[in-house]
Amino acid sequence: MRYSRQRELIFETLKNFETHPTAEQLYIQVKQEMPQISLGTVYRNLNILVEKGKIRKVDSLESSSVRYDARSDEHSHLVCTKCGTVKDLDLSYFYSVDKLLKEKFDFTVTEHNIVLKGLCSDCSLTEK
Amino acid sequence: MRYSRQRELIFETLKNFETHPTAEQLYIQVKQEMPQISLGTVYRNLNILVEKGKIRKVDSLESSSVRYDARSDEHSHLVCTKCGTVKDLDLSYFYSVDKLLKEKFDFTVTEHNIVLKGLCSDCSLTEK
DNA sequence: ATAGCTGCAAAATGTTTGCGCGAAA
DNA sequence: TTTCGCGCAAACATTTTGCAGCTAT
Repeated sequence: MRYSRQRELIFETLKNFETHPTAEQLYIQVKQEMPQISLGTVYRNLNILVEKGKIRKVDSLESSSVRYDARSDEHSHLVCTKCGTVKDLDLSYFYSVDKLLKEKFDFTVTEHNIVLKGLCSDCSLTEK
Repeated sequence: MRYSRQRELIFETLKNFETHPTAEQLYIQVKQEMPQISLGTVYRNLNILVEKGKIRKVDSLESSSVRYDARSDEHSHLVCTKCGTVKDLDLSYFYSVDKLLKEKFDFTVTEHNIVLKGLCSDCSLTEK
């Protein structure tokens, strides 16, 4: 990867954000410093930075589309990165964390969006 | 809300999915039973079902766009539903859960995508 | 010199919406 | 009969990509 003024500016600008901006928001900000920059360049560089592990996308299932679930009660998901299987996981596993957050930060959790990825038991067998 | 054959079929079809399909995947499946149905109807009804709490969207930050984060190490987020503040949360809080999943299901967690929503300490003061 | 990166614009993808017709209450 | 939901197509929003020229190495 070669140096580019645009990429550096995008990275620095993102670092200075308090929130987690969208590509568009970042573009608007970056444009103040470098008016001729294009939105395509912002997207291209964000993708490169994610690939190189310098930044991350904030979302759970890396999917361009929204996915739906007929289970209407709150629950979380276990995704196997090898076979792709998605298993439901009861929220009760996280209640101890909720309690800790209440005690420590006085933060009252009302909603969980949790996706844990890793290797399921079947796949860890065939791994070796 | 009035009854509709389309909505019922969409809901039933979603329930029969093992995975968490996209609107498009659902559309393809539903079309087998009801060839004249339109993709717009599928989207419309999924939105209605989410509103009514019959189904859920599987994702963390409800945003049409991807959001980026310059912190490249893994961490999770606490979002206050009242003031909108997003705080970073260290992953160490979840290690006990990881351990439990290993013991119970032999699932090895390698990646966490966690967003907890609720009320932050500042907002719970002004709540009363 | 030569990859790689840029700006631009077009295309691709995912989702929503206005309209006029048909179906549920 | 009066709404509400439908199918269709167009609009919209987000993201990717082909191209021709520029830039870091």
